[in-house]
Amino acid sequence: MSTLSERQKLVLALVIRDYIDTAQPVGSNHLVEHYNLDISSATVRNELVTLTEKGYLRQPHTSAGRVPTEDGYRYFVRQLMGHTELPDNTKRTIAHQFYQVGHDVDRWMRLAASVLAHQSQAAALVTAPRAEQLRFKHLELISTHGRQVLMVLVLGGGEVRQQMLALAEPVSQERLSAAAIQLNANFQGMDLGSIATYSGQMDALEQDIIKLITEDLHHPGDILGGEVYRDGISQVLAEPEFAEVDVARKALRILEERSLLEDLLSRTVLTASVGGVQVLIGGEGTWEELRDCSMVLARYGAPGLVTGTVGVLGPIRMAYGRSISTVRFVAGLLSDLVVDLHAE
Amino acid sequence: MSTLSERQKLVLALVIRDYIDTAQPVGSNHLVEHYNLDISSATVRNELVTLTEKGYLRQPHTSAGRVPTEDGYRYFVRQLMGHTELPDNTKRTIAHQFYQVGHDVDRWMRLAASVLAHQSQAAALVTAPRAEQLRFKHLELISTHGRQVLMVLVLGGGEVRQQMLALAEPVSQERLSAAAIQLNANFQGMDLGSIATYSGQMDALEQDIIKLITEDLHHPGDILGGEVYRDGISQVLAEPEFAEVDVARKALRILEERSLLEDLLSRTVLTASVGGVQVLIGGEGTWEELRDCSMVLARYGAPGLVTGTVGVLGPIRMAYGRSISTVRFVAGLLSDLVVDLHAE
DNA sequence: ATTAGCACTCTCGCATTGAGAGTGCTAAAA
DNA sequence: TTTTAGCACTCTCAATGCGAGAGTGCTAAT
Repeated sequence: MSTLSERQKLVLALVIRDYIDTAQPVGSNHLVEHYNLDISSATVRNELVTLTEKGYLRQPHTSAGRVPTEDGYRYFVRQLMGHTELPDNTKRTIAHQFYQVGHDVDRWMRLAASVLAHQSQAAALVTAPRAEQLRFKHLELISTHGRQVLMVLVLGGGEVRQQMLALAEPVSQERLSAAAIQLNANFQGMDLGSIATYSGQMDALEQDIIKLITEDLHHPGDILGGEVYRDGISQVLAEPEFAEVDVARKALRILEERSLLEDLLSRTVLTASVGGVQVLIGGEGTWEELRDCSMVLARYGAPGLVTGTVGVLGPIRMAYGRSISTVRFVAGLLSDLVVDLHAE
Repeated sequence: MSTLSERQKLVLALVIRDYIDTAQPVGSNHLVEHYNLDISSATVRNELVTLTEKGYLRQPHTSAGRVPTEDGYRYFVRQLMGHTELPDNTKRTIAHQFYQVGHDVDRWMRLAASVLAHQSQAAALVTAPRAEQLRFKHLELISTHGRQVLMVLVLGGGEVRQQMLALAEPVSQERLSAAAIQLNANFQGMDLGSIATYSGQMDALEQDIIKLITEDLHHPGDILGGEVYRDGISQVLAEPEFAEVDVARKALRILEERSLLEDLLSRTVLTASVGGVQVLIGGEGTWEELRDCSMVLARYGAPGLVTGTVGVLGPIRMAYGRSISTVRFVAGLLSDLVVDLHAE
């Protein structure tokens, strides 16, 4: 039933590769001419018929060539494509760029999005690394004016959170510094979750601070760290499937709306292991918004410690080999960088 | 020559308003029927001829209605539109939303972009507030592992910059804290520029820190603070002028590429006063990328202290009244919020 | 199992046509 | 002098028809 002969696999792979390149339906004559097949076009036609019956190909109209179906792409990605890797010198060039920008997470993210967009020729998406385990590292309280206090909290991995705090009454900088020293001593290295249940002696000021830390800075469900980085959006619109504006708009909504992204990521890549690359082809029946798009996604970082997401979005007729190898490589690179930053 | 009779102004305004609403060329019959003009269509035609000769209108083809030229829009914005304001209850609703999110700059920016996009029905653009005068407020040095040190620098206005620093040899946290205390005492409230020329006694560690502060954290020419916030991109693609993908792609490139944005903003809105709203119609002969777009831009903040940019981008056939009043209002609101944050 | 041959179907590009919209002009009216 | 009715004119747009070309599926022969 679902097993294909070797020749059928070959024909299917050729059709899909050709269509990914040209965006034109592929006919039997075209195949034998361009790929030196030593079988006739009639034989190819017979194979095309069975591949069509099995649901891997379809015809836009009675007499056009064949076009892959979504199932066809899925079969291609899983069974036919094989494992692809970026060329070594490309890898080195990219890695070099990352090490050149130093330890600046913001620029890592921008660079990752840029590399993904250029290498995969699709729209890139990168979310900032997010510590899953929030380890208290250092607290600073700075009086600004009146009752306003700026709280700066440094977490494990160098993540910095800041928050304004309005106290009930003005407090001197000396008093704030003393509180910070005490809190730093008490909570050094602790998980933010366990700070909430801390039961030691505290006066009102310190309890206020603790409340602020645990309530406002601790959102375990919030998957898109702070920022979402995008690149290559205008580039991907050049693909012919986005000539229809409605298709383009639906695709852009996915990248633009945080709520959509959050839903999408929480139900896909979050359930996968780090290192694994997920491929969503044509919405997979679940995602109305990306009915006409495919995405290649991966988590990076260290599970349980700090993670983020990288991915690309393009038309269903996407160069999956390029995209998958690029996403896998960039995710690995970011994992190294981010884990390195967190190790101490 | 360039003076128009009152009736000509009326006709021009009606044509432009109608065209902005419908995106359809406007004919003489349509005008008299829909706007209760007590002159005949032949008279309107005569006025249309003179408005066309003066360069404010044009005909897509011999026998279509009239469409505004870029000069027509400019005349409309400057002379005919009058001063527009958002309705008071809309203003209150928006202001309320801002005060609800507390003192979180990141969320202010996201909200500003969202409000701009929804109110103006165009694509919104907001740059984070950037301190023009970088005042040293508080420095924290935290040993992470080995020779790696995380430096956290708090500036006036609560802006936090962080940077990793690799020392020549490992230094204890006690030594780092002592250095931080000394630097804090010396530089409290000083401008980052004048720290570079500080000539007091310093040992090697402290001089390293100073070098890092002044070299890596002080980029006076960098106009797009850190982040650029966008919203309403997929929404604005629904405008009929973006049905042509090439037009849409050129527009998106402006929003996407930092270098283009930087060039654009540095040569327009930076030369204007805060509070003034700038309107760029159809590239103004200078900007190839936005030949088919218009932008409404404004600076917010306090000049010399902290500023940022807000704006919208849409087709040349843009609802200028809505856009200008929205941009003006949001800029004012952000100015209040940001200046408030900086005052102390 | 493969292939040559062939009729068939469907799209695409091109030219033609007619309806409709809106104009500009002219001459008459105010 | 300004306004207006009347009208011929021009141009777009949608619909139609037609021929070429591409690619198929089927059949019969290898």
